[in-house]
Amino acid sequence: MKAQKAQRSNSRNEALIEAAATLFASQGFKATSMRDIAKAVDMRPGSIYYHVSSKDDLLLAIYETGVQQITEVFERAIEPLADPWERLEAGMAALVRAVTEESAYTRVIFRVKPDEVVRYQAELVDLRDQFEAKFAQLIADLPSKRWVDKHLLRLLMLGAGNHAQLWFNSAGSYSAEEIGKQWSRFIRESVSR
Amino acid sequence: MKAQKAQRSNSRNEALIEAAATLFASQGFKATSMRDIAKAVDMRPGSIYYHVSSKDDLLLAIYETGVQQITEVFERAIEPLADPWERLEAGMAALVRAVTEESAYTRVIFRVKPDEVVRYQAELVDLRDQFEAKFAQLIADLPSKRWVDKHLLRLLMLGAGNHAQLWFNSAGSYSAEEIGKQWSRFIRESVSR
DNA sequence: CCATTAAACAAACACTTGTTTGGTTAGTCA
DNA sequence: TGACTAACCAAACAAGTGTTTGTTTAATGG
Repeated sequence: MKAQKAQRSNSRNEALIEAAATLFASQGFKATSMRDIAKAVDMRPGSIYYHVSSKDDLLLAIYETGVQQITEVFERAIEPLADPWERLEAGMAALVRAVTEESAYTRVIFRVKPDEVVRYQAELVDLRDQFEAKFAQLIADLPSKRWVDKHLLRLLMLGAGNHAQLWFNSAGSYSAEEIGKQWSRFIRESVSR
Repeated sequence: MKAQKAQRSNSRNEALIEAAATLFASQGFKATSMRDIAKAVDMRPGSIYYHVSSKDDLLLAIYETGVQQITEVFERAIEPLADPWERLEAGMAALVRAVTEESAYTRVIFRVKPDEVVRYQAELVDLRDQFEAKFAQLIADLPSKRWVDKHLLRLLMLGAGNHAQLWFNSAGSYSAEEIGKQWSRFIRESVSR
């Protein structure tokens, strides 16, 4: 049966990409060598190239599932809510989770900057933009006073979320939900119409 | 005269470190090789080691003057102002400037993360903290409602500023001052007591 | 049972990395 | 002038990089 062969192949293949994602997320792209990845899946370095055609392509694949995951997680978090401000709270919490703990794939997106892989820079930026468009919509839906620049508001919130990777400690004193709640409240009364 | 010798030496030495700072700021630390730096100052790679004892030490030196510069710039921006909210505006503007355009030295601090140089990780973190303490004081001085968590407020503003390096375009539609003003206003009415 | 093939391996390749070594040059100072 | 030395260079070093090559293993399907 083809399914069986494919399944065996897939399991190794997924383990490989998963390991790469974990390493990219925790050490960065340039600091992770193909030998590091090989060691993590108990393979010889050359064998990786049976599954994947280059280190750059490996990152691209990880980015793709990463964006898919964060988009799903994000939408699932805000979808059941109607009030724009509750949606912002939940969206920010989901963002912080994706940046810090959700999965290795989502974390890679915020850790590895597109300009680290010149060859796929445009593709990686496009993938990022896919998610950021969803985030922008969340901001756009906020009923705001006339003086509010939505573009700068988006960059404030997105930047803060992005930065969480440097200080967030999931065992620490704040949960992603608490952060989302406070951050939303910080701007609500000023911004809201 | 010793002064002349020292001066000649210093000018080359400063040009070297300046070039390294420029490259680190624009390409990152790992992506910049000693040969890149040598080429920028029209030297042979080995000659760099007459002036500096390792690539890591080079970064440490740049970090030190970077922190010194941003601290000065930051203090000079807020010092003449008395009102805490005006100080926040000016401080945020100074932060955005330091992250994006002030000097190569200040930009390196926000571009190169301490964990990229394991050997000096602790030192680099300490240097960062020197500035972040000043920033924390700015936030601490804000008269705020009782529910406001100053720690999370600091991380919101600092993270947003940090992130500006990815999108800020000094020839673009926003000035650092406009950004500082809007971002402060976004939180003022909500947070202020 | 045997041809086929997915999946791995050992070994090397070509190149880049940070750094060291030993020698050269050109000013400085007594 | 001649010793001294700051400042550089050419060349190499050892280690690490992503990747390719030819070969082996082991499971599958006819």
